Amino acid sequence: MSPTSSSDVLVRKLQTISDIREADIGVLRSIPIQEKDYLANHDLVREGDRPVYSFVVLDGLVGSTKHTGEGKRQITSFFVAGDIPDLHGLHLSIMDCNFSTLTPARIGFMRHDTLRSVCDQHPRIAAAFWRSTLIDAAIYREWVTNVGRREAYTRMAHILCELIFRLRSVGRIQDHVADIPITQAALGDALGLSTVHVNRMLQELRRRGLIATSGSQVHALDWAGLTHAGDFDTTYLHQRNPAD
Amino acid sequence: MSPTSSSDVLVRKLQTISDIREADIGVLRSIPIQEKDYLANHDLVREGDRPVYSFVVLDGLVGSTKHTGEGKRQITSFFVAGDIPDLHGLHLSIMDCNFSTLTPARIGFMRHDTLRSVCDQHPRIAAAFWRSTLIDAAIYREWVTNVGRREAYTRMAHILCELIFRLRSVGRIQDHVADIPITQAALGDALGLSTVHVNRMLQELRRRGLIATSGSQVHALDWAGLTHAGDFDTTYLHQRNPAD
DNA sequence: CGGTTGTTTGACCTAGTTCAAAGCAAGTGG
DNA sequence: CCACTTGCTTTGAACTAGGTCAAACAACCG
Repeated sequence: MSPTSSSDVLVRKLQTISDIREADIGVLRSIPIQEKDYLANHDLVREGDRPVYSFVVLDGLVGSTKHTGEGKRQITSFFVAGDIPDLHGLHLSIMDCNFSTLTPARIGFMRHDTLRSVCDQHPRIAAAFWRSTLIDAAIYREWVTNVGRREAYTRMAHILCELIFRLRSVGRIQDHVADIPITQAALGDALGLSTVHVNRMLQELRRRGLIATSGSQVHALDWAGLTHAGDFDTTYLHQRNPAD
Repeated sequence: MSPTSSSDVLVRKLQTISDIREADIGVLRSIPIQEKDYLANHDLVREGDRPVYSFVVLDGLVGSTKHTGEGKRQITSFFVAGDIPDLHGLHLSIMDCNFSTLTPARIGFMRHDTLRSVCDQHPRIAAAFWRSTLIDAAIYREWVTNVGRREAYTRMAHILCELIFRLRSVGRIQDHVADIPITQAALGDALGLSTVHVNRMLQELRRRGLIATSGSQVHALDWAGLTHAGDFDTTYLHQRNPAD
């Protein structure tokens, strides 16, 4: 709610991925962040836009999405609290994808010119931001692999592992119970699967005792089993202190 | 062959994507580049490595690849002359993917510490390098979409468009005839398809008069038709001067 | 209570896989 | 200059993972 709390989210995230110092934290806190709330399925940025803001996810789930000529949607990555999905807009003026809320979300906007001058004057922060975009790229690579070469069941397990792991690493969930109010249709768009098949794969994961769901709660009952089923290895997320 | 020529490749590429100046070019030329030749299917860097060099592709085709637990391979992106596939290694110490030659290739190695000090002292070059990694990320996004939501025929056409377009934009091909000595198995690994189906989709493209092949030569007979068939839009490649 | 959005089910279908064998081109050594 | 590998492409036939369609069900909400 207060300007401080949105900076906290940003700082906390950057600390999980890079080695920033006290002085840098002060600078980060001085970046003005304009907060706004959105419903699910709201386009924050569209393909072809030339935005002058980048945004940090403060709460909720955001996806980068693309649409094919036949009107099908692909979600190419998820973004959770602390992530700056369109940081690349700082150096790529024209957007090549959309960013949409997948759940109700709170977003914090930061002006490009502010971010640029912070980067110019604070090389360690610039490096942290660069690193953040590189981790995004690593996630895209993993998603190409997930969608291209894993079968539906494994693919589903993998994406759940990633979501749960990332939410936990920014302190958004305790244990292995996550609140992920995302529709099965959106999961399908992320996995390159039909809604019907997403539903069946979720049932299979429940049947095998790997997860339990109630409403939007997803409970990883057997984390080891789930990571195994999902062929999930955390290397590509490049956490500084891999939690577990 | 001479040290100058490998710098040329690098400089030329950076000029196609960013606005670097005369002074920067001099600096870039001063970066020592150690050249080496490889056969096809050679792993230049492996998952888990902590390399102290990044490399620029001087000739040939390189792919970033990942392997699933079931031993299937996914190529997550191609890299052509001028590209620096593992530039992200500068800020992500541990590799989350392999880089392998897909054709015979000439590679130029540059020390990380050299690159880091160049970045520290020349912010415009740092920005150009950052931008280069952001374009890589944009390509990964497109590939997620290609593999996740396009059918095999469209997918095949799309990847050919990307390859031909990128090769042309760095001056590697004239008109629409490209030399791409890549196997159909590798194409399958890039598209998430079986070799058999790759073969059939290529036949279909030939049958419809969009391409002709002889040996490793791919001739785009009908560029407009091919881009249409491949649902190909160049935005995601973020060229400074979109050629056509 | 009716409307809306999301999940679940069942039946049928097809795009793409798998397997196995047959061509084909290029290089090697005798 | 010819037999022999070796690696890649092409073909055919059978199969299956996952898609499509359509309807039922459940939950939420004003």
